Amino acid sequence: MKNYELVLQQVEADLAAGRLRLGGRLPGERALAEQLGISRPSVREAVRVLEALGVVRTATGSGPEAGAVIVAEPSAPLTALLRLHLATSHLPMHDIVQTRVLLESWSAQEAAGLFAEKARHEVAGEDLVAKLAVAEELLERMDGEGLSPEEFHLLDAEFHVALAGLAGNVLIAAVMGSLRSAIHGYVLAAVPNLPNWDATAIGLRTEHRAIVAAIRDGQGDDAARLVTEHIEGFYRAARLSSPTW
Amino acid sequence: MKNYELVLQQVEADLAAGRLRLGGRLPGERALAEQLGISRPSVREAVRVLEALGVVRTATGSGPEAGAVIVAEPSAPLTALLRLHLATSHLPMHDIVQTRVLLESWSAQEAAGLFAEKARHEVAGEDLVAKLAVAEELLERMDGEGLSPEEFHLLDAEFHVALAGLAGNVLIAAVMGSLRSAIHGYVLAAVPNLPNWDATAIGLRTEHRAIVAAIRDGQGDDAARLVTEHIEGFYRAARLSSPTW
DNA sequence: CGAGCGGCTGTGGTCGGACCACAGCATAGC
DNA sequence: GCTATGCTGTGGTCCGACCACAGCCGCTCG
Repeated sequence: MKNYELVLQQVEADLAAGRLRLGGRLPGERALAEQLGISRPSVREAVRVLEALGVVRTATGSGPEAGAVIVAEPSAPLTALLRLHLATSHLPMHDIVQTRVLLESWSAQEAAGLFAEKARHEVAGEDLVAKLAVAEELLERMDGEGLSPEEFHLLDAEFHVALAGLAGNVLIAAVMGSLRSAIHGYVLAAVPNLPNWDATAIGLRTEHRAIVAAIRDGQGDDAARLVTEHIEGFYRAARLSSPTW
Repeated sequence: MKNYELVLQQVEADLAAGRLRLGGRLPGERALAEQLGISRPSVREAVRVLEALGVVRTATGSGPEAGAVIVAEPSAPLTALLRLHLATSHLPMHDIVQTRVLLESWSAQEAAGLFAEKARHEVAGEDLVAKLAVAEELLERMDGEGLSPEEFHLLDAEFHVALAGLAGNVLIAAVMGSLRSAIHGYVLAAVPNLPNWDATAIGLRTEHRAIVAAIRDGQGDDAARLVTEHIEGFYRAARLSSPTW
């Protein structure tokens, strides 16, 4: 048993037992070291791991914001995980695209179902409408003139993540967000492969609007199909089917 | 920019550029520290992070197995990630079950499609058959008498992960494996909720065999439906719809 | 009396050096 | 030729020190 693992065990146990909770703070590194009978470097290695897993956020200085604060940020570590394993070339780009299609088409279908239910039962669904409004606002911004491919793609990524959030599954939304972030650099690098960026952007905008319309109208099958074609079409056009360039 | 992040960047860049590859080794901690102009403790923190993310495996001693060896083990860190964030109650059990249903039903459908294609085109597919054989062997072992719920469930988890692997998407298979590992403890704790464990086990065995048969026969829709019912049925029976006990 | 400013304190961030345990390997001795 | 022993390089751990940072408190000056 390596020493730093003692800290991980301790923190996990404290979390599970409720002795540590969101917003709380870990004891100082020096105090933790003395409590567990290990050295400060060992404690620091453990804190780094917790930080890498999105469990704590560290900051220097003093006050309530300083120190190792307990947070719950699964997306960032998921992104790092995917990026690194993508870099090892043991995570084929094809698998990532396939996963995106699966998660996003499911989300679209689910979201459309929620809208259909809302229409049938006259249920509230303000939350749903608000989320869709956020997505549509992103579409507006994507209509702006003079957007660079990078700016456009950042908005596009946000839009897709917002769509995934419509279904209300935080795990799937987190995975989607991480997938987008992890491949962002790769997608940008593939933009020059496109025969005509402006034409591509116009097509993407049109497809986005069709997807939103299908979801709002509760047409789940249409929404899922449109999302699938949208994603696969782009990756095919950008010849982004492989992580080897 | 913290110093240890220099190491992460360097390693990621080396991985992407092919200067580091699977099975290769990182330079020694002392060498790495000198190369980047930082101290060994900083390097060590970075190596810990890489280890926590499943990118390297460290070992003492000398020889080709010693040092920081590049590996690609995304499942272990994913499991840790999910476990920790489950503990913070920011990951509802319902979302996890929903995700399982999505990933597993997709995998089953995809795998059935592969079998159907294999039957049509007389293509090789030894790999596919071998994987299915592994899954079936797990079913045999699950037939054993006197299995404790824990032993049964471990085999069950392996079986489901094997099914997810049939579709050949390493990302989805990894996520599935991590989901199973992360909730293993929760599922076991819910076994007492079942009215009759022996009867449940018999039902699960029957359903498993039906799923395998549907996949082998290339009946994708049936396979997906059976998987969905199988998973949802169990969670409903175990009243495992919420992370609060 | 009040407001502003400057140390004080506690936090993480970094460093250099030291020693240990371990595993392989080369070499000396049998 | 074979065995055993020490050498070497690896990560694992520790110590003590110093730095940068941010909030807090008290002092000083207007």
